[in-house]
This record gives sequence, C-alpha cells and structure tokens, in this order.
Amino acid sequence: MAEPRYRRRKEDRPDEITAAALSAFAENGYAATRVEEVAKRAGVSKGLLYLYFKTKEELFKAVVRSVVIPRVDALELALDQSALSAEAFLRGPMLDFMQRIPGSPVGIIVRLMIAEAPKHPDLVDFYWQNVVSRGLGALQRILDRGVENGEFRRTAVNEIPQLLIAPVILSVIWRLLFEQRSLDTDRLIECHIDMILNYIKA
Amino acid sequence: MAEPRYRRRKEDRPDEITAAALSAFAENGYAATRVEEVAKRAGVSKGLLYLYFKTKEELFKAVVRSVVIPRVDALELALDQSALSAEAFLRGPMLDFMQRIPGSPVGIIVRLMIAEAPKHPDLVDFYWQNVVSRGLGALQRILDRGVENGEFRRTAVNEIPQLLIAPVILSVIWRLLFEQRSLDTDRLIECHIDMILNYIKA
DNA sequence: GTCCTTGCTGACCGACTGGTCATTAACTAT
DNA sequence: ATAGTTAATGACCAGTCGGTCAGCAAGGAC
Repeated sequence: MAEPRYRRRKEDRPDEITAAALSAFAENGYAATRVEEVAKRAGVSKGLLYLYFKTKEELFKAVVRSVVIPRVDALELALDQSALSAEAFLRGPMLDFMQRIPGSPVGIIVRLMIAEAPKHPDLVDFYWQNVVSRGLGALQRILDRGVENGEFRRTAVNEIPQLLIAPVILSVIWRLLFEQRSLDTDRLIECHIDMILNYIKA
Repeated sequence: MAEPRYRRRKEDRPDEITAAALSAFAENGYAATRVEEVAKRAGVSKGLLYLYFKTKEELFKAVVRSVVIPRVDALELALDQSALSAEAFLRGPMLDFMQRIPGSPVGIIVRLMIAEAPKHPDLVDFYWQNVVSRGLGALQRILDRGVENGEFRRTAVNEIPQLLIAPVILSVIWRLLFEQRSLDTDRLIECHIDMILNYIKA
C-alpha cells in the first residue's frame, strides 16, 4: 500500500507558501513570477494556494509582512532592554543589526517594494507604518538618549536619522545589482558609523 | 483638403518613442506597461514602434541609455574642467550634482534597474560600465587630488567612495516610495558632505 | 466498515499582450 | 501626372497567466 498522495496540513500551508513565494520573488521579481511556480515550490497545487490567498497581490502582502515585522520587533526589543551607553549601543548591537540587513531577505523585500510601489500604494502605507516610521523612531530614541547623557551634541542627525542608515540602503541596492562586484559592505557601514560618531560626540 | 493623416518623420521617431516610454515606465514600471500604451503616448502605432525597436526589451535598454549617459558625461566634464580645490569642488558643483539626482529621471532608471535586474543581467553590465564604474572613478580622482594637494588625509573614503554617494541613493529610494512624507533631501545630502569633509580634512 | 466533512487537485477558461504582416498612403524622382 | 519607395497603420495571432470549480480522497466520528 502506497503513501497517500497528499496529507492535509492546514496549519502549515500558509507559511510554506509564503516561504516559497519569497524564494520565487527573490529570483524573478513579483511580476515575472507565475503563481503556479510558487505553488510548485511549496509542493502544492495552484488551487490550494488560492484557498489560502485570495489573489496574487494578497500573497505578496503576506510575504512582506512575514519578513519585515519580526526584524523591527527585534530591534525595538534590543533597544529597550539594553543598558549600554548610546555610543556602545551604536557600535555594538546596532552596527551588528545594520550589517546583517544587506544579506537578509529584507534586501529582497526592498527590491520588491521599489518595483511594485506604484501599483500598491496601500502596501507602501503598511511598510511605512510598520517598518520605516518605527525604525526611525527607534534611531531617534538612541540619539536623544545620547544627548541627554551628555555623550552627544545635538546635531542635524537628531532630526534626520536617515543619515545613519544611508549606507545600509546603498549596500542593499549594491548587492541586488552587483552581487559579484565586490564591495565590503560591513566595512562601509562600520566606517560610516565611526564617522557619524566622530561628528556628533560631545 | 485635409491634413494628411500622419507625417513621415523618420529622424524624430526614436527619440519621441523613448521619451514616451520613459514617462510610461515612470508611472507603471516596466513589466506593467503595455507596448501599445507607449505607442499611444508617442502618437504612433504599435507597428511603427516595432520598426524602430526589435523588442520591448530593446526599447527598455534604449531608454536607460538615453537618460543615463548624458549625466555621467556632464559630471566627468565638470570635474576635468574645474580648477577648484577638492573641497570647493565637493561643496560646490559636486553637491549641486548630487542634489539634483533624486528629482531627475535618474531616480526612475534606478527603480527600473532594481526591478528588472534579475531578468536583464546584460543591462546591469551596461549600467555598471557606463555609469557606476565611471562615476566612482570620478569620485576617486577628486579625493586623490585632495590628498595630493595636502587638503585631505588618506582614509577609507578613498577606497570606498560609495560612502560619498550613499545619501543620494537613500534620497532616490525615499522619493520613489514616500514622495509625500517629507524628507529634506537637499539638507540630508549637504549635511552628509559636510560630515565627510570634517572627517577627511587634513 | 461507512459516512461525512473538508483539504486538496488540476484541467479549464477568459482576458490580456508582445509581436507580425498585409495593406495603405505620404513623400520623391522623373 | 505617374510610378516607385518606404514610413506608417491596425487587425490579427499565438502564447501566457491569474483565477475558477467540479470532483476526489484523506482523515475523523461512530
């Protein structure tokens, strides 16, 4: 007697499908990925995929959510639990966090967001609220804490915390486009943090 | 007697079509833009478009070329003709050049490149050779000139000139995604340049 | 064993769109 | 005028892909 042709695994399907979608989108982008290809990677029929996700667009949103939210949660947690000085936090856990991003699925998400932004304004809103604005808020809190400590001067960086993450974005894009043409993104980011600290230290 | 239904304008058509394509791609991205829509915007039939561009992909490449090459030419020319000190060049023409990028079609090209990179590796090569590597080379020449002058120390920035342009990339991406959510990109870039100069000045 | 619920399948449909080509008409040379 | 050249047209085709649905079979209840 043979194995059954399939097993019912209602609980696991959604996650397996979003994981498959992430890998497919990573290789070919959103528009060029066929729904059937995602189903195939998930070991599932196309019909089942449509049982869990109403449209391809819904699937896309689920992928973004699944990748992006845990990261921000982790950052905020690290920040709130840490008893380090502001400088030590930036040179330690924060640097580490930033250096990890370019090689992670976040890079893929950024690419998808950029490509699909004009067609999915509601997704951009979601991304703004749940990632960008929370992330920038976290940065601002570190910097302000440093100012209150007397570690840092108050500078434009407090108002434009984007200054801090610019090299991370560049690294993400770089890897996406020029993977082979080496750029030491770790060093780029570290050097940038060092430069900023030099600039803002009291 | 009426106007003729169309005029033969062999010389002008290609440029008009690439311009139409740029505007269409800007609004909807490459994959989501129908060739017929481009033809319509150019005031031309679909058949004619295919007379000048063998495929949609060819058209895409032509658009990229038309936007991107003049910019790099302009930068290199400015650099070679200028008799300013390195610092003055960075704070003057270079800053100006960088600040203009986020609002220009270059931003659109970057978006298209990011979205389409996995499907058009040969276009990535083209972009690398004609834009990125030339641009980085120019930056390196300014920095090295500064070191020889005794204006600057030799730092990691000489080896990783990407440090200089990181905020430009961030600004481009920012505008693409969050146009409405204000970020003063001019100030961001200026502040970054100032910070770098502080760091590298002898 | 048998029945019932429902997770799951995959053939199918309709819409869309990149690319073609037979035909037309604007221009040119004589 | 007239004939010849070719820029320009747009109906059409063939392939693709998001989404549907009638039916099948896995697992549970008894």
